[in-house]
Amino acid sequence: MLDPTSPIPLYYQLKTILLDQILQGKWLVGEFLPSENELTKQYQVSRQTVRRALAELQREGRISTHKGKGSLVAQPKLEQDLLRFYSLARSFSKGPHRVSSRILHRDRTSAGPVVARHLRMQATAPVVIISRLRYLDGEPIMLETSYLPSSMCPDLEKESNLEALYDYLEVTYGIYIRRAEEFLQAVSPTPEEAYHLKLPQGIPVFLVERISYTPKDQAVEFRHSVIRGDRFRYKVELH
Amino acid sequence: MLDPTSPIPLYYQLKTILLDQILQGKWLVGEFLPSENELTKQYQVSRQTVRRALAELQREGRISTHKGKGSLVAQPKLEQDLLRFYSLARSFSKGPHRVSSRILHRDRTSAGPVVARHLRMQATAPVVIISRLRYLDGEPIMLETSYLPSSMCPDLEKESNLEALYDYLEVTYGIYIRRAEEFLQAVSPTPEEAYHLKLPQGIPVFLVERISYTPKDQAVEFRHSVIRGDRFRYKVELH
DNA sequence: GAGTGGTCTAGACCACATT
DNA sequence: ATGTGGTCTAGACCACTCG
Repeated sequence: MLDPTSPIPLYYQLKTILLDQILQGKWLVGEFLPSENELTKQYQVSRQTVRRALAELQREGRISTHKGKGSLVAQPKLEQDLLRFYSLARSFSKGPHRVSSRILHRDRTSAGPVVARHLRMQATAPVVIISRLRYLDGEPIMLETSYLPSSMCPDLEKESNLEALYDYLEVTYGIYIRRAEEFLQAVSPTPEEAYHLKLPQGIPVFLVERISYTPKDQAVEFRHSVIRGDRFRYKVELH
Repeated sequence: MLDPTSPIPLYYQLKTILLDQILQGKWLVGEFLPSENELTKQYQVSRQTVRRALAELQREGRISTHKGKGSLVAQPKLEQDLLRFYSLARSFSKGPHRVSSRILHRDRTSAGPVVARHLRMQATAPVVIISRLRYLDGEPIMLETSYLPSSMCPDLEKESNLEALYDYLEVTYGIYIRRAEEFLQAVSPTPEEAYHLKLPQGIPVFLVERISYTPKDQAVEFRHSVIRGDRFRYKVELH
């Protein structure tokens, strides 16, 4: 329940509670949350406070509100993952794409200075490294290396089925990812990257670095991805 | 003043009025707006209504609010354009960057099939074309070409000071841009692009296509930008 | 007609900054 | 002490959706 004596505003407490419940699947995507009136009764706060909590969730894209109907859970954006890159060649083909991946490498070593800085941890602390080659319709398009603090996900390197890494983190370790930052560059691939992606000479690639955070803003994953630049494009919606 | 009989909410009317006054320089950057109490008296609305208007302006980065002091006009975000690209080399330098631009070309011609498709207009209808070379600290980093329907902004091609295009559209034509889509690719520059950006051989570039929309989802601008890929990076926040 | 979210008001208490 | 923005309440009316 809410704590009126806390220095944390009530609307923010409520927002956090609702978001946690959404992430834990109390209401699935497309299902309605309780109405504002019900929430005021349930949490014993005014309607404005409820509305402010809901407004923030809406602004962050977790719910959508509809006059006369109610508020419902929206499709999460983080799962777009691969989906943020759209195939240029196939952008107009109707059918769904066939996505697969192959693990190139799994290991557990010390973080090293670069990864440690991104994950805000000690350079000597252990991390799990997972390298994956991801395919779209059988064609290699993305070379991806993830680094996670071993302390947060012990024995992750022993798991072989990592198709849906974020789902696995949720189910196995109770790690939820609330937000992420991505940094894109346009660069020439290294010979190794060009080999794995079967890239002809002179084709540039996206270099995408992603850092994922928990609800408490703890860095969970540093991900380094290389994507073929000429055949795929990255879409961003600005509001 | 505000019109209580209008279907447009009071907070939105007030927000629009305040934004216009900011854009017209009634208060300069760093100057304080009237306090919330003064605004309630001046516009004869409740404090919550004033606060909602101010909250939207704050969320859009036009003002900043400070407890116990007041609300003041914020530094414009360089149209948010350049800001999405962060200099790698200078990312840790403290001082503000010096941004400038030079117009390479201005014209008014028919749209042609590609631009017409993006702007959802007739290929034979006229568009204004503006090519700009943009500099950061004196170094050319971005080559940008904008296409706008001439019907929406007549005589725009005759304007010479287009540093802040979006502000100019707002003040002169009353065109507000609510949202935009961007599509990124990583490609090799054309010889002309490499020349303007003074790019050494083999350096990839971002190709960014942006379509901007009004609140009524009418396409206002199609923009084609080329940015040096190795020295700048594009940041995306995922929620 | 009943329930929903959208807007608006009048008033209150708080933490913070300035005088 | 005064004024500022930040939070919160109780109540009201509206437009919309659905049965």
